[in-house]
Amino acid sequence: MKPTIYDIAREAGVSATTVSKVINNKGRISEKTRKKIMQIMEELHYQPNVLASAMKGKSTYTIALLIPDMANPIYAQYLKYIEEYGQELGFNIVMCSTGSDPDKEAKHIALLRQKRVDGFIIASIFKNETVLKQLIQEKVPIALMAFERSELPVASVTGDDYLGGYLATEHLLSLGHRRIGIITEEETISGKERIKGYEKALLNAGIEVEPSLIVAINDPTIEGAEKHARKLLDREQRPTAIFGYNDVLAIGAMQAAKERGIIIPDELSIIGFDNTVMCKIVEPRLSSVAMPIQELGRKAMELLVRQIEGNDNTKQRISLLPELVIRQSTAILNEK
Amino acid sequence: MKPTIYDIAREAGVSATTVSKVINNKGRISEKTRKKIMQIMEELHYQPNVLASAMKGKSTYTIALLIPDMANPIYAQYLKYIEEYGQELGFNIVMCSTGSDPDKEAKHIALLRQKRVDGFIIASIFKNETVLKQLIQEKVPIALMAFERSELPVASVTGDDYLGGYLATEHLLSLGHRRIGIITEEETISGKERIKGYEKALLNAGIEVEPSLIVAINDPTIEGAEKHARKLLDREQRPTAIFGYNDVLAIGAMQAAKERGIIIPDELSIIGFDNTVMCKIVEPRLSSVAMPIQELGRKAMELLVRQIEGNDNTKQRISLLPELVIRQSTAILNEK
DNA sequence: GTGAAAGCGCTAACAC
DNA sequence: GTGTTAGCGCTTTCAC
Repeated sequence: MKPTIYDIAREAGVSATTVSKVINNKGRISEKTRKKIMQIMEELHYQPNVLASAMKGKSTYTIALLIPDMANPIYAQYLKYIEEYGQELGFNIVMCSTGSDPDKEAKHIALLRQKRVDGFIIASIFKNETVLKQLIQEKVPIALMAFERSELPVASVTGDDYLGGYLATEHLLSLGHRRIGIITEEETISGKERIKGYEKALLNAGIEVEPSLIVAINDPTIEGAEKHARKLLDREQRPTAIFGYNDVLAIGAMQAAKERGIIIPDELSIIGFDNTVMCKIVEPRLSSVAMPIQELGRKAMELLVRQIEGNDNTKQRISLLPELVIRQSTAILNEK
Repeated sequence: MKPTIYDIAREAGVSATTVSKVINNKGRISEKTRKKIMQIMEELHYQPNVLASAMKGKSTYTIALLIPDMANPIYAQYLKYIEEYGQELGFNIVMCSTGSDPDKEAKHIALLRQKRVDGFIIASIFKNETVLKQLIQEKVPIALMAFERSELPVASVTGDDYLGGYLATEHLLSLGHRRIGIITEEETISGKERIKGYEKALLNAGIEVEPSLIVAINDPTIEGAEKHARKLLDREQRPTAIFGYNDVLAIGAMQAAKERGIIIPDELSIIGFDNTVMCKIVEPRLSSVAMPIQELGRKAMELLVRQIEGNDNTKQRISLLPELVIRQSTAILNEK
């Protein structure tokens, strides 16, 4: 069996308390006993049982990350950076896909709370308002990542979606585009923000917003986007540029265009969002709006850990600014 | 505070023991008390504390997944399917990137064992032989996924890499290619197997293996592959086809070829491995060897859970067969 | 059918 | 400086 704190105590000829104190650097211990205990712990390969100490109200050093769907590489990236930083800080990450389903959200949260995770990072979307409110009320550490709830007192780090939408649109406008389609994902806060940015940019350029150019889809896959992009492209007056809510959707639009024999960027400019690896491997390479993902992940962890450690109870809402990454999929409008 | 088993017991006018029995469906309980207890648990939103029951030797219903690096989409997929199936089975997944670093591997394992995870799924690579052996010796539930250790008694599910390498090479041979380069990842079991399959296919076709056409890289990124592919392509007698150890490396080779103005597939055929989403978005679309990832993930979970539940102590080694997915990146050799 | 008591491995008062 | 004691929330004999 694994040695317990008592085994160490017995070997060292002291009490369990003393050993505990050494482990946690608490109280006064003579250098001599401390050394001895340390040494014995080494010898016996003693590993404190995290469960037991968690039962005494200590941290489990485990946090949960809730994401909608691992299939989108952006979430894999979130996870990557969060886990990376978590390692530095000594936290493990338990990963949960919710499929954007409020019931699954609730189930996961309930289960993970039973397991006494220290807190939750919720990425991109969370539908179950009731559960979220309750979490906040019970002061469970939470950090929202890549979305926020302006009417709820909860820490969040977001990329500035409004600005992102604005920048992407402004870029297309500067290339001479006037009819700009946008394929977004239904029911996402960030989608709405990006649309607002898009609209504002059009407005600033003196262009009226044409609602039919805004397509919201509920199946945020390449195929889903392809299907809807086709409709946009088959319109009589087809858009000369398409702004995708994320790279996946933008690439779906690319596929649809290629299928129709429409040349990118000559006949159609396309811009994505998130600047995932995929941008660099499609042809032409996809222009995109880059959010500082790594920073986003680190800040989310930071906000969460601050709450867990309870040093500082001021919650923050951090907004990180996106940057435009121009590649080959956007070009000056070629009037026929 | 959250209600404990005692709160329920008090409300129901019974002892904690009885409540525990109801929760775990053990012993004899009258239908009447059972009903009553159930109802009260509902009312109080009682959630048993998993930590406490884990301390009594029960399962934590948490397993760890160790992968080398989240940046490769194939690992995101592993995670996706494992987590999906884990949800069905009631397990949470804690995700750990090891960066293929033996020290990190050891640290993670130690930490997670302190946290009493029920078992480990180790994907693709594990360098720390000592730790692995110890785990096996201590009968910690483990399932290897996408690699195996023929000399160790440990459950594993793999795609048949030898066959995969064989099929890919055979495909290229059938297209008339004779000088086939291969870019593989250093120090991976599956890499070695794929090379064996490659060599066997060449042998069967009566072609001598040319060692300089086999490039093993230690930086398994697009950029890393690009760099090494350039060398292959700059040879006097350059290969007419390249087989990538995985899609990432194959795409790196594609990039290098494009950079050199080499037309794929007319002047160079390329085939990848894993059949990730990326295959469908590069141009030309990448032929690849598809492993049944979802099945791989599910089987790994199955093997692990079987050990955890201890019903069946026979360990298995399962090999799933790959399939060739032919797309546009491979074509008949065009003799100049 | 049900409950009392002990204990999983640890920590936190509070003595000494 | 160090030890005694109690208890976190649960499960498990074993007795009734």
